[in-house]
Amino acid sequence: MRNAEKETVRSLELFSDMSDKHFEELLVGSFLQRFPASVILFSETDLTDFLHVLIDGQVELFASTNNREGTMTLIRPVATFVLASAITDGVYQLSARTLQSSQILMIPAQNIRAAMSEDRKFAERSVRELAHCYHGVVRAYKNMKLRTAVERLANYLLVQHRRQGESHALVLPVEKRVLASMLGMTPENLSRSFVTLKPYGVKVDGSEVSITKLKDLETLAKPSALIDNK
Amino acid sequence: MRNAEKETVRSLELFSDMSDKHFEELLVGSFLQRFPASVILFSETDLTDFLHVLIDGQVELFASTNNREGTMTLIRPVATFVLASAITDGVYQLSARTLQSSQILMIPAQNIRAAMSEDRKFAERSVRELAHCYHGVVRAYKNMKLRTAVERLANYLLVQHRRQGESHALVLPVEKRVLASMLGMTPENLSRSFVTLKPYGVKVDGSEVSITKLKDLETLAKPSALIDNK
DNA sequence: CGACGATTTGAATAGGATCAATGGGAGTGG
DNA sequence: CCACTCCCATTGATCCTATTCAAATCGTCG
Repeated sequence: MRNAEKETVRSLELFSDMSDKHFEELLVGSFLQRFPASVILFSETDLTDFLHVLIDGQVELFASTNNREGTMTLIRPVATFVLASAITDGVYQLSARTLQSSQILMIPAQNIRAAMSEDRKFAERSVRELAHCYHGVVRAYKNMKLRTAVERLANYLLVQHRRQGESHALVLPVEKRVLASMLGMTPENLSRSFVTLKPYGVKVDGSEVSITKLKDLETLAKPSALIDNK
Repeated sequence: MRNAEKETVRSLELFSDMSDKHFEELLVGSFLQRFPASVILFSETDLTDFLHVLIDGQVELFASTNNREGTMTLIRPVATFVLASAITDGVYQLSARTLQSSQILMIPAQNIRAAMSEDRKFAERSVRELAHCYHGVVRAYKNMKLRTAVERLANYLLVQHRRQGESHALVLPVEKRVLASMLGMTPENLSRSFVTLKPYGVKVDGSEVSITKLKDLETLAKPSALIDNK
């Protein structure tokens, strides 16, 4: 593992005020690996061996039951994932697959649990990280429960618009198939939802989307700080 | 605050291995209060003043946006709620109302944050508690995303059946209106879903539900350990 | 008893899913 | 470089699920 990647990980809030000693101990038995796209990293029923850190690429966390599958969230670098599972020492609860070629650091879950009891700063950071993760899922859950498919899409576009610098055009960071699953609809329905948004100034060309009537789109989307911010 | 209640709270896993001194400090400025049914305890946009501990009664956590409202979860005694918000020191993110007359201990959120950095045992317990809460919402989110309304009801009934000792009859612990909202449907649709389950051995009489064909109901519900257990 | 809210039922509508078919790109192998 | 293939995306038709609106019934509580 090169210093560049090590520093990248080190500078994550979760690890930022850990002692050097503890950080080094954390990395014992860890390994950095590159995976091609479309690789299953783990299944939701696997026991949690590792905390994962996505250094580069893109990862989808999804869930399956009874032949149905749904995207729960997308991980973008640099970020950890499955911290909660690493702590509870049970199964992952979510499955993961790479959407692109991805570089991932895998830290043994037991190292995390050990660091938790040895390093109070790390424990504190973990608490905050988990609280954030918790609110993240709560937001996703609210989004799902309180909005229609078209509204979810409209709000998603507004968030991307903001994130990508409020420029005229934005680029969808994932395949539409995956976006559909993340927004809780079928690919067919996503296509139709885009058509529905046309009168609100949404033009789609492949993965490029332009928003020409921001106000109108916002009127439809009715964004909420408690669901869409952050 | 009487000793009985204090001991009840003290024995929660979250506080169980805190030092006595820290526990006493935690309670400084706390107060125990009884609220009648149907009282709003806080709104999702309020700043988080208190960690709440439900000693007795029942509380609904819900969310609103754009004139729509949905139940996110029900709290049953004895349990804490809004721990994540108390930690992040922002808004509650969820609103709360009593469903019954309820006795609630309110602990200043800043005490929680202080205890977090002073008491490592408490920090560790908080980490575990939050990891559990996180998985709880993930389960709810999966339930919502991967199942139809009838399936959600069927699985809900199976969980209640198990919790209430697998007896012939179970009692719905909440009004059907609230149950409907929790399961992500309208009250009308809940009524119809119960009718749909009749051929699967589900008989309803007010808040009493009997299950006569457990196997059939399970075949329909297809319960999943990763969604329904715990 | 009377009022109000909860629940149920019916009818109509809307939101989404499924099935089927077509067009389009990206990658593969010749 | 081109043809082929495969998967993604779109569109149409239809079906199913769930919401909405309306009305009737039931219970509870003052």
